[in-house]
Amino acid sequence: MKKRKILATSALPYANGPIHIGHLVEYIQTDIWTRFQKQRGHQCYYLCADDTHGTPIMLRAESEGITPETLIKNIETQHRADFADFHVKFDHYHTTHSKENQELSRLIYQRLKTAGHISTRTITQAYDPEKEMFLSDRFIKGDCPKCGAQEQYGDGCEKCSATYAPTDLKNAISAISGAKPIEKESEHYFFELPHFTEMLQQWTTEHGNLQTEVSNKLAEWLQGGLKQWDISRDAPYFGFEIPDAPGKYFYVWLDAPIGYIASFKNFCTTENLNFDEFWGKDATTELYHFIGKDIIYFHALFWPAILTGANFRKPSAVFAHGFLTVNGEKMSKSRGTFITARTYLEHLNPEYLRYYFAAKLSNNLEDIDLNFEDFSQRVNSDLVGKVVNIASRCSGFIKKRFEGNLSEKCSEPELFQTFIDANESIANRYENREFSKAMREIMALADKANQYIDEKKPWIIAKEDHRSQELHETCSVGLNLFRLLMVYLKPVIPNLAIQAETFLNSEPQGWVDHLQPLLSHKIKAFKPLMTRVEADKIEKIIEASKANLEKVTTKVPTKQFEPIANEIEFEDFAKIDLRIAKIVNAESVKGADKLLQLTVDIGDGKLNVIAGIKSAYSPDDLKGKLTVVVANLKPRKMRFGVSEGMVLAAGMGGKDLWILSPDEGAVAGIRVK
RNA sequence: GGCGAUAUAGCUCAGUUCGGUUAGAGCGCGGGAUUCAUAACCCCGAGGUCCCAGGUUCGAUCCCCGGUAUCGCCA
Repeated sequence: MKKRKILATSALPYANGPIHIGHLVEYIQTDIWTRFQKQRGHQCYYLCADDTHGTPIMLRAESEGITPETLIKNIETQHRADFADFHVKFDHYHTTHSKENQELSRLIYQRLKTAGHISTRTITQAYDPEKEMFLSDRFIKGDCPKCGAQEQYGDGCEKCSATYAPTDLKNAISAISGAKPIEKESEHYFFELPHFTEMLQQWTTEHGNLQTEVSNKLAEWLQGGLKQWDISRDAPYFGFEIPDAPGKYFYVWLDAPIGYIASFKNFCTTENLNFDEFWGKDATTELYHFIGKDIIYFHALFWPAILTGANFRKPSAVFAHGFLTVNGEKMSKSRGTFITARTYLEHLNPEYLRYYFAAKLSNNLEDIDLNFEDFSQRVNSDLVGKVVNIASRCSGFIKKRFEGNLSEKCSEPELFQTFIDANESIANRYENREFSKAMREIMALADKANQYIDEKKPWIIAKEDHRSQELHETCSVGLNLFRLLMVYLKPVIPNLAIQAETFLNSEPQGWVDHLQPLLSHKIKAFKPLMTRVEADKIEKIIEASKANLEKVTTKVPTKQFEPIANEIEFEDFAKIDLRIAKIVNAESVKGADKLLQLTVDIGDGKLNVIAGIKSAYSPDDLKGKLTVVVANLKPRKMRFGVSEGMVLAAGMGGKDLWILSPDEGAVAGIRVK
């Protein structure tokens, strides 16, 4: 097989927050793919870096009272630890806030400028006069011009999903200072994307560069005509200043992908690699970007255009994947399904998740769902019940009866060969990122191995002394099959694979196309390689994720009113029987400072209600008044008697308390719906 | 609003090259067998209006048209 030279990247995680399980889909996908390539003996490097620039980072550092440099340093440390603990093994991990990235960003900009691909133009933008900075759409809030929903961002409404310009927002305010934004002019730098229309038309339709769905989507965009891309931002901004343009910075999305190159360049300083062989205009090595489907635009249009304009190579392919949902819904902080990598790691084995993702990943853009029920069942039955069980059920005999030695000959060369022959198909699945299909094929082999053992029934043979050799051979075959399964699973569960190698006392295993079985070979004692997913651990993760949320929300500036409670069904509302009630009597409660005892007429009966409204009303104020009560509330015994309902009132307490009353015409007893 | 993707068993997903008899797998469930193995493994079974409605056709889960739901994109 020809040795390939491959560079693969995952999108650079943004340095304003922790890695969560949604991110991990991509890193695990890329990691599996690059581990597979390496196992096949190719020269393959997996590169990544933290994406560190932009307004959100600047503001977050400010709110924490630290410099952006300190913030991104801290986050980088966390990111690295999270990846390492999930066995995501980068060959190099760098940062976009680096010397290499600055140099490359400037170089690329200058090349683009010299070639006439940069233009300038004055634009008008929202500006926060208090904070003295321009506001991107994300940082302007106001009421949707269409449906009137409050607290919507400048680019679109989350309620009615209308899109509009930030200037259309009603009652717009700066999300940073709360000031009313003004309009202000500024000169911006633009990348002339339209110059590359023809190249992109070709590149996006060339076979293999993009998934078909992506290619179709881009064709739509291309048809609509490409626009200039605004690549500058005004100070204050955390990023790289544009050469010869004081006060102007590269937009974070310009220097972020350049971080791929910068990471490699920094890697070259320790690895003795030829930079141009991988990034030069005519490079014949392979370059792949794994990304989420949300950033296709940047990677499949801007990026190839910029690379072309600046005289670098284009990617061999861009591979986009879908998002992660949890239990069928978007990850949600309040449901506890917004799970960080760290929270997961504190409770569960990372290889469970790696396997589960592999079992669900395909090469298309469909979202994948992490269903906890399915997750436990899948991991338990596939990894523990099927694969690891093979080793477990064979190793006991080998140890007890044969002092840990495998048999001298392989009694099932054909079966063994079936397992070897599967390698090509499985390799194709990995190569094409059809991991779910690869897992199916591997598990079908595991079933076959278990069936084989069941047919041979070593536990029966073991009882007959003269059949010792048969027992020896059967269990040795079982372990050799197990060994092959672990080789095939190695890109997915590398740590378990290494443990298995240790147990089998064998060398680290590359891909197998003509491997010989282990014969007359001493193995080590079997220790359980993987335990089952415990259901209570999943609950703990969800609880811990909810707790994380509470920590976060306390930091958020307090809103004027308490947040709207969780959504309820109509049926929930319908359970509450609200009635118009006439207060026929009201008295102070002896010994209680805040309570009044009310007798209310609800038409066909009367209720005794003890209400905490004395601070705002005197008994005489209330007598004869109509109000609204909850008529079906379970009676509750209080120190001063039984309260059989509740009067509805609003307010902060003290004097600021108002009971509700109906408009004229309502009579006691009618239901409020 | 425009565009796209998806919709198949309780769950997660295949598949139906070109439309053709009884639409599959794994898990879960029920039954049996078994006890080497981490209550694992092995065998058998039940489970489906292939999202809905219309059309083309001798025949549609598949093709066409129109809906619905979910997800995404609109720089």
